[in-house]
Amino acid sequence: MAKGRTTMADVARRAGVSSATVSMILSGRPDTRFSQETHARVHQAAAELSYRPNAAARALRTDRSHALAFISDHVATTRFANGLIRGALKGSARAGQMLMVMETGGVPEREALAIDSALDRQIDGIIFASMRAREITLPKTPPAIPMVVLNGTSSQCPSWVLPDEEGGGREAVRLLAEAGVAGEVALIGINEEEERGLFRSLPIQRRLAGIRAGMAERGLAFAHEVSIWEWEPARGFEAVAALLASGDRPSALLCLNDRLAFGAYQACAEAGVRVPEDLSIVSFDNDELAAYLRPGLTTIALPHDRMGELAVDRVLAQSQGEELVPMPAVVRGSIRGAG
Amino acid sequence: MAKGRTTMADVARRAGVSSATVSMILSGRPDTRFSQETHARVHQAAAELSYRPNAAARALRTDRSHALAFISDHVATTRFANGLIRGALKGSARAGQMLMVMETGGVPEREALAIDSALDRQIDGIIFASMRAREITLPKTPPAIPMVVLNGTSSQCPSWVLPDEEGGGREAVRLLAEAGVAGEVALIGINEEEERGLFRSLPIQRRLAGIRAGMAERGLAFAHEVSIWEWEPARGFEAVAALLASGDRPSALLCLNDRLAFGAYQACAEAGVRVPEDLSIVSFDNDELAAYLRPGLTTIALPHDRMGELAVDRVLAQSQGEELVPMPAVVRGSIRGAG
DNA sequence: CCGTCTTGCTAAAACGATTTATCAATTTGG
DNA sequence: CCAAATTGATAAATCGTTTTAGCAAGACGG
Repeated sequence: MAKGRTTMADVARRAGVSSATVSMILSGRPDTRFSQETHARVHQAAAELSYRPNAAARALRTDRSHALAFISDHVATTRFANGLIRGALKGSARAGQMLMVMETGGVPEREALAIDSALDRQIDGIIFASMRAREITLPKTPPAIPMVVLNGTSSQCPSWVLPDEEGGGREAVRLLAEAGVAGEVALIGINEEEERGLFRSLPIQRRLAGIRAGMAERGLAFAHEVSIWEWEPARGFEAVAALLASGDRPSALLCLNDRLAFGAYQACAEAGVRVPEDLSIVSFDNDELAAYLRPGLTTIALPHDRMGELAVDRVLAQSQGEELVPMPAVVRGSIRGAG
Repeated sequence: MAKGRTTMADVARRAGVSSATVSMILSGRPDTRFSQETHARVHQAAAELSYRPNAAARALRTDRSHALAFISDHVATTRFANGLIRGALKGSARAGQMLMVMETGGVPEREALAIDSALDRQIDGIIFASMRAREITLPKTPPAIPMVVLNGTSSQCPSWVLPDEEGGGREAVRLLAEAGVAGEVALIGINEEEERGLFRSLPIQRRLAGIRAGMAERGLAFAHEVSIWEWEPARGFEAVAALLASGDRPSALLCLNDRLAFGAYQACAEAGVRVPEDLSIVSFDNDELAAYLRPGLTTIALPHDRMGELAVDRVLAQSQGEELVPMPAVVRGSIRGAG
């Protein structure tokens, strides 16, 4: 007793039963028949000794670890990572699971290594997360273990969790239309190759498809379509500055992400264009930025928390197929007449 | 062989030796004396069967798991979390350790629970991370396991990793002084109570101490000191807008974090004040924002990646005492004459 | 009164590694 | 030539659970 933790044998001794009895009672097996009194004695002994089971022994015996692996390409580079991780953390806490986080940098060898070391540890399931939604190529033969791809797709894994980009695209159009500013809209950030699926970013393709469908349903067309390859503030600034200087000013901007919108705000500030009086802006992602801008940026949010949670649920339930998570509109002050 | 993974016994059988031999050779024990030939046979057999040791069995026997617990109060709320996690991930990968991430919300019961479940799993060490630097109260008696407090302090744990806020404060003053704009500086965001240590945020106290020391060493004094409780863009905007309207305009702003500086940029834009021609700005944190602003914001960076890495190193080395990680200046365009 | 059921519990064999004690064959030393 | 040391390896115990097979005692049925 002086040395080491209290073990199940200690509990058994104190309760005056065998350790098999302790094991069965504490793990709450359904079809056993111990007396009420034995139940009570065991529970009391365990409590008195503040017994905690040894996870390694249990994992060795049962081949399950009550832990999930969260393997991602980049925790670092994107500000979205913690949404996904936070959601996964919440989901796994609720399911009584631990989360082992690994990062691969997207390098195939490291991905294989991560999966191997997950398997070494009798992991109960793997969440393979991509920080930038993309088609994921899993290493060699997928192991015989529940798996889900989070924020990406993969032909080797039958279960995906993705944002409902198409719905989100429609939603953005709806916001503009209902505010009555859909007449003169500039679409900022399209990319020909992307749209045709050449770069296999399925989500972005769907986002655009939703936007175009929404416009078409309302019989609307864009006044401008500005192509931008790199969705960063500086590019958004340049594009919108040029647009505002052109004389043919739009009454609304539909930016394909918040960073472009941020650049647009800067261009407006320098050109003396007021948001939303002169120009309404809506975009996508609900980046942390969006709340800081003046006026607050109305944006269609990426539901990363929810996605992380669902990934855990699905990997534990071994669900198959694609799960689309709705992208809620976060209405702030950047659309005239709304918010 | 058809059922389950290949085990050490399989390797032993194929190499024609005992499993004790396999264990000792594969784990590279130093003082054993097996023939070269046996070494080769064992390694070859292991490779041919692509043997991987069962982590649970090993943990059960050795009481070590080759895994660290990263227990934090909030992964969510702050954008700094992934810097710390990323660093810890990098450090643990290098040390051949896994990282189990847990989140407690700062709730004492959940903190205790997290520590308990870490101990259940024969964790090799605990990194207790605070997302907002603060004094951490660890649950009850600290367990007999290596521990380090990351981005916080604790009287119950002898090892801390903190940013060198005092050096950072000095550095900010140096940048302004060398640009020759230190004469008319407004300090944005002080807080009386904080500075006197009433809210036990040691780092912020030190940041201010460094700033004041830097000014004093140069025989300088602030032209304005604006007190702000909540360091958010909206508050920075209000404060700086008022300052610019006052007629007694400073030539430089020393903002206590990037979000305040962001608010300051907005106030400048509305007041027609140009950065850095009319007003130089420097701040702290190197938030993602800082790179997006026009001109880029010069800021003293919080070295979260490095801190996360060091935390791992220290917990494995069982180092004691306080480690101060330098805060590097990231020079962009917001100070006149520099960058 | 004897066989069969049910009740309440336990003995002992896994799980797959590590580690201690030991052993048989050589080599070495005196 | 014999005792002691060295070399190269192994048998078996151990870590702390879970789980299968089964045991003893009383209840029940006919």
